[in-house]
Amino acid sequence: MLRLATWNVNSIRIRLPLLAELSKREVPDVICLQEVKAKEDDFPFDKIRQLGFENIALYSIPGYNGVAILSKPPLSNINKYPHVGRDDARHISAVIDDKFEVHNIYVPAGGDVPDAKNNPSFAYKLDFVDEATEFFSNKGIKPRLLCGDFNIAPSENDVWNHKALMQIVSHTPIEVEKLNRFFKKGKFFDAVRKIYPESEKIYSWWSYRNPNWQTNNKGRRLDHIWIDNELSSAVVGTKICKYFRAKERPSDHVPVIVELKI
DNA sequence: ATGGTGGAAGGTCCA
Repeated sequence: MLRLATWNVNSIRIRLPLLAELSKREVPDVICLQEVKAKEDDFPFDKIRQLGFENIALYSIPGYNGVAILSKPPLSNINKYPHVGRDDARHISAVIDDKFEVHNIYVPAGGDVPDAKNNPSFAYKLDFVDEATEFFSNKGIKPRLLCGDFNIAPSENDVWNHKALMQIVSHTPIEVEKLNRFFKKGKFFDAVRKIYPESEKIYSWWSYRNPNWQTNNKGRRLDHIWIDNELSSAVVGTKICKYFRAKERPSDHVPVIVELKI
């Protein structure tokens, strides 16, 4: 069994108490974090090791972004990948227990205006997805698990209002098209949708700017766990930890967990 | 038509 969690923490230092709770209540073997927002010197290695995650792979820059893989099983072949010519700390991978290659990505959010000509952030996002598509079109040696904050909600039931959100960055047709192409070319399988049917609305993110997020439930599913198609039968469970959004000092994203029988 | 909140090279920038 392998329990893999992905979580955009929006600052690892602020979220340490919740990380401890995730570790205790959900008992993941591996946690992929995005937006750690801490340079290497500020990263709380010791406190995370005390939670049982003795093996840590970190790719970070001061201030923004940053991704990490926290693991109880041993890690090897750690790789950090700058994309679209930027050293932005958005993609790291490691081999877990000599069995799987886990990739953790943080796709650029893309700004507010869904127009690549007038918004460089949006152009960067599209280029990032294109580059990732090429990257993952080539098979690795080990079976691959890919997770992270993709900042795109591809399906109608990945957003609270499909029609309205088609004009909002994260659910525009061009983003959805590119993410679907990424999915197909990489021959991936959506581990979360194996358990939650396509007809069910599920979200992993609720904006900080909506204080009534619980009653309005205007969420989006931005965080994903994709696995190699061959591993599809190994998925035995999935959990979106919505209760984390209601905690004291929450991230705007909640942890997403998959359980694999392998 | 803009703001709302949260977090970070501490001042705006990004989400």
